Amino acid sequence: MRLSRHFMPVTKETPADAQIVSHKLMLRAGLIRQTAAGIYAWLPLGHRVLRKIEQIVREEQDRAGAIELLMPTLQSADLWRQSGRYEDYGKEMLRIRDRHDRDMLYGPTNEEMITAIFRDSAKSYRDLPRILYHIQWKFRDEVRPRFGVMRGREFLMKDAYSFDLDVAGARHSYNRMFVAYLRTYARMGLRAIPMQADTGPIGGDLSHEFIILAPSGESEVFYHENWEKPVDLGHIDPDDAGVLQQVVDGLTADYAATDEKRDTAREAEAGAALRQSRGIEVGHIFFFGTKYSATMGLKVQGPDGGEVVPQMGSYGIGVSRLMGAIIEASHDDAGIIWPDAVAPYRVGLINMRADDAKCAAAADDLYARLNAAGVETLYDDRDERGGAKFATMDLIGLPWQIVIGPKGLEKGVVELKRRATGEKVELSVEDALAKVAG
RNA sequence: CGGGGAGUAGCGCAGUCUGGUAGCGCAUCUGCUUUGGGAGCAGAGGGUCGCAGGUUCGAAUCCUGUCUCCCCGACCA
Repeated sequence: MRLSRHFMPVTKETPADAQIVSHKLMLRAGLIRQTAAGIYAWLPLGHRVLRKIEQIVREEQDRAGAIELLMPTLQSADLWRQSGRYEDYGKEMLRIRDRHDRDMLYGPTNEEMITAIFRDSAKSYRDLPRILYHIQWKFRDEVRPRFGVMRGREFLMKDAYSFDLDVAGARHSYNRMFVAYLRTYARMGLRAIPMQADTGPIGGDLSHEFIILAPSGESEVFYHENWEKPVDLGHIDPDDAGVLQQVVDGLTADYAATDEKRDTAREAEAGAALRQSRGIEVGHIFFFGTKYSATMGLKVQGPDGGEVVPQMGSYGIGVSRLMGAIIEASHDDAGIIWPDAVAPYRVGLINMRADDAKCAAAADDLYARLNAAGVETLYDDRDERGGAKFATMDLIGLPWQIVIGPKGLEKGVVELKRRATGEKVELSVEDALAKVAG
């Protein structure tokens, strides 16, 4: 994409409303624009990142054996009356009335709807187990939205729901998601730590929050230093319940808990290896048994002919929130530093002198070759000074920058800069091309 | 939802106390000079001062109402 034809409103100054660094940078880099309290439009650059995050989530869900569908944002209140949550949910639920005076709501989550959909079709134990998921906009009418997309009212979320014949099966489904989540975050360049979370009335150990460490995080977290090492999951067959359980047991052997769930005994055990930090929740998985299947009338016929009420779990990832979390975890004074996998473009190509025919020709040529090689490139072909272009590129945080200018061209080289390290090297066009394509 | 603050040009702000017909920086446009880390000079465009009433000869400024946004706390993916 040529910057001269793009829509990428970046600003030098920080809008007054933003408090935390990710929010400031998202506004300055032209990723989002606020349209109402806690509601944001995704500008072209932000939209590209959102789609990349979403796609990674999707691929890892699919790998884990989950099946994608898409449920609507608007739901009928009757559905929620069946589970009893219409009355319980409180003011966070945005209630709407349609022209026929029917009570509707903008879904804050989808347990009721998925249970009803599954209920109407699943009749046999052969229909189990299943994990269904969708990636859809949700709305929670937060009393006080803040921190940009980290705590907006409208947000994009992946939510998955598992249906199993028994608790052992549900644990397998839970473990599938547990591992899928770690893979998902790792692919985005994040180290997420699963922490024991509140399980509510069901009890047990089947609930984890996935936390990434960031100084601006909303909660205080405690963990064993082993979590600071990268987790290598290798190749795991998600269908192998035994292996999966071993992996999960191995991982959770190292202590990690949020402020609310601290365990003094285990912390003493960790001793000097105990670490403290702040964290951002980017996912939450939990098992809730028959809470919805029972109230919504979901039952299937078991192998012995008897009725079985399926065991369920639900698994959320805050897709839009992740963008803010990634920036919190990866930025410097100059701007965003996108991990390669979610960067809006892989390469930022800078023509230092748009008014110089040689420079323009060389830059145009390299741009064409990058495109031909399938390298997503943002080409700054504007007639601006070099300094302004450098600042813009650093701000929007593309992983690689290639600079073409008159000085380099005389020597037959271009400059390649790695955004994350700031490392700059001069090399031939061929070598630069090979390096960023690899 | 309690407490506090703010709405004036695209962005950041001054002007409001003490009414007299709107200003600064950045951004934008034009020209010239510049050009390897957010250039300089000269000129220009752009605002029914959130909205609605009221007071007054006259309201960004005073009064009333209303909407919106932000911050602290409680609450949450």
